[in-house]
Amino acid sequence: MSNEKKNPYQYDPFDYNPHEINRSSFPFFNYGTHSIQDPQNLHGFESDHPNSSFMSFTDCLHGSMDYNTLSKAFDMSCSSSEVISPQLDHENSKNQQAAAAAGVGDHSVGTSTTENPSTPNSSVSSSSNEAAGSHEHEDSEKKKKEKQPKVAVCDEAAGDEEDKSKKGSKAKKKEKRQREPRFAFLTKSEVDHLEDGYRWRKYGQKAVKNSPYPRSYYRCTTQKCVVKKRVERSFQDPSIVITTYEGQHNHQCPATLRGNLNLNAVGMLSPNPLLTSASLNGSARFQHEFLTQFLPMNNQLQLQLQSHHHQDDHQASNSMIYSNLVAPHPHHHHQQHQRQQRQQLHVPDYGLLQDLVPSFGHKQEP
DNA sequence: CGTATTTGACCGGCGC
DNA sequence: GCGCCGGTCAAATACG
Ligand SMILES: [Zn+2]
Repeated sequence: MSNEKKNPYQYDPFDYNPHEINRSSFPFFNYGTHSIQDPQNLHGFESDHPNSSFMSFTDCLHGSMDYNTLSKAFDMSCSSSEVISPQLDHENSKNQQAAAAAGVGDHSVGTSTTENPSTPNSSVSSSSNEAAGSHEHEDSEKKKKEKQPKVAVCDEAAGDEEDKSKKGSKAKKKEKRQREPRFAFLTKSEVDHLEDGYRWRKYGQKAVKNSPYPRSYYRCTTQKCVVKKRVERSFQDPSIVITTYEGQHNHQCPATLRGNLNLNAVGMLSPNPLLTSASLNGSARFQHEFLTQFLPMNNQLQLQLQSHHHQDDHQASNSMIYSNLVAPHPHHHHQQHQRQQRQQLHVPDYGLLQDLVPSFGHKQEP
């Protein structure tokens, strides 16, 4: 029977159609072409961060999955603090699904298969914010402010530890755990679990509909950290691994810490993770930059894309960048030695791609 | 022995 | 109300 269809889930970003992309450009590019109303914004971004003119998968993770930062960095008119609309997605499930079926859609993400032989891996990532709960029961703006990412994190963390009776019991269930925006990364890699510097505990695995590959669910092992991630292999391109992150870490990246690199990052010194997160607010980008340079990365190329959907304006803005990723330590003792070479993908149109991370001579692995 | 993973059961949301 | 489904829990197991 057919398959793709009743899954208007926001997950469809993964339904991307390689073919489409292969063609020449990413679907969303076309789609969001006009959406990128601030091309200069991008430029600004670049110039603003000469050092780290890119944002990598790991960066996002480490630096902080700050949606604000992300959105800012990526695109968005972002001038406003409420860049990311809390929700999107399923509202037009139909549209999306149709689009997905067609192979196009704001959600569609593609991997550029343009990687040359020398390019071991390339990946794409996309982020989607979704509100959780019941779709749209809230209007667009309004509490988006309240649910500030950082705040949310703190709040969530605290709440989590506080009670959380079990599921289904009773009491305060009014607050369904809203799921935070998710950032998906498509990475071309043979190994599924990409090392990102954090420790993850696997808590589930489910078969993916229409796909022979299962989806694994991971949770950050750091206490109080509710960040989750799921990993699955693309059905269309087995060589591509889709990693979706949800939430922001309220602590420093362990890998970075143990790095011999001296980090005076604020967060690092903070004995209290919570505090860190709090302070993150202000120094988020600082950290971001910082981490960016110290991330242990092997040589996987990664492309990141972000797409925002405005309910009101179903216009999606997307940007992408790519960076190096870390290859996990395979069970095999010897993994192909990775050489640090920065790869550059060519993006049509707005070529938001930036070269990432100068090669890193030493890599530290957890 | 402590911890991470495996894996089927379970839950809540949603479509019909 | 029922069944499908994605997501999560947690007991059992594997690992070191
Ligand atoms: Zn964490």
